[in-house]
Amino acid sequence: MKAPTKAQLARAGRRDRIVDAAREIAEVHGWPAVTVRRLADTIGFSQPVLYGHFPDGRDGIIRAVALAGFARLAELLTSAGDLGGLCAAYLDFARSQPATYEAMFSMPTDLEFARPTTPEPLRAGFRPLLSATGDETRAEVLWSALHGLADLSRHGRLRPDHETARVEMLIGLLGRGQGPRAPEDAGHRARRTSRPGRGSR
Amino acid sequence: MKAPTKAQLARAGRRDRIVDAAREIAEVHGWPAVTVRRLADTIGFSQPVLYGHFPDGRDGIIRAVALAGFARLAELLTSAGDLGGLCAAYLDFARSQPATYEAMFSMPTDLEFARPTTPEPLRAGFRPLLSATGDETRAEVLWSALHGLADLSRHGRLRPDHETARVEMLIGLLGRGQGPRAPEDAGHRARRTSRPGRGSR
DNA sequence: ATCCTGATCCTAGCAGTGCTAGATTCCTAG
DNA sequence: CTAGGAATCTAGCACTGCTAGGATCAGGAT
Repeated sequence: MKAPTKAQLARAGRRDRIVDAAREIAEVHGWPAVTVRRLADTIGFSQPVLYGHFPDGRDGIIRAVALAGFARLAELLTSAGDLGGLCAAYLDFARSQPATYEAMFSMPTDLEFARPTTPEPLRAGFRPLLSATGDETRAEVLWSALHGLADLSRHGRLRPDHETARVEMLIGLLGRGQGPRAPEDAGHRARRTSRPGRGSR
Repeated sequence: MKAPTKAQLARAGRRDRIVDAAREIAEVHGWPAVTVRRLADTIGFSQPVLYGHFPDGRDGIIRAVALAGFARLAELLTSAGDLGGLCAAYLDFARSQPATYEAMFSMPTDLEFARPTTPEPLRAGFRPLLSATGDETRAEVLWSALHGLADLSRHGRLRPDHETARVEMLIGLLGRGQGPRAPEDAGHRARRTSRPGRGSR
């Protein structure tokens, strides 16, 4: 069982072709245009073949695109540098591959974070955010802001110019005090809601 | 043409019934369950009647739900009080009516902001954010963060506990310096990208 | 070389979708 | 009471995701 047989290789390659075709069609024509029949025609097989690769059907294919997107985003964020580079890389990813981003964040209800079952690419994607902010809550707020900027901008809800102004403001807000900076720096820091270190994401 | 005829009243009432039914079904069973046939059965008419009210069909109905949602959200935010109350009201709306929120922010690509054609409810919804932050860019960043928190939380991408910690951190970041707080307070504030006052949203 | 076995693939079809043309019914104005 | 017009329904199209069943092909054993 060491060497993968030729059939297995062909099968894996075909799986990749399905995912690639789905992503490309989605990026060009939108997700509603990604139908099982069209995918089947694209790869030159009939529809049931797709269900051999993805028992969950269309949803499974979308999820595969989303997972690949998380892996790619994790790469980009890991080698993005400081906070500014990280924000730029994130927003650039969302802007250049809107359909992939949509699959990752708007389409499937499963694919959850902060659970024992969270897939590794999702964990890897969050890690750079964590190391850029230090605190886990801080990282979640940063991520929320970035996602909000990307999502609202994608739907034309923010002034198209002023993009850089918004990002600079966000960096200015989060980049200053590199320390933990508790939720409120007023006085009463009685209960701490979580163990800060050793995030189990 | 002053007094609305009985037929016109019935027509308007039926339109509301369609929108309400769509929202209720969506909140209970999700948007995929909102089909034109089911809506027709719910209001006791055949499908073509729905197209008499919404020429754009299902998309038009979803858009109507979204628009009503924006109107409701604008009410809530207007009477929410300070920044903390505003954040709480926003997130509470998104959490208690997830399908409506989804229609408002994830489903229709039109319904744009910051355009001459932007409908009034959308403008009204943004106004409290503007008056709570003072600056327009600041308001957009706040809105992005709130939307990100709501959207990621809705998909289970944030730690379910720690919700209040995230909100408190956000308030702490944006609530401090009530002044304009330029994008970067370094040195070079050469060109200003917009007229600060009199936002035309 | 022949046969068998198991995997692989395709054809055909089901139930359900959004949407619409044409016939029909109902209400209202005269 | 009747003609005209608006409102409604029936029936159907083209499409969707998905699947059961038969055909086809590969590889190994005899």
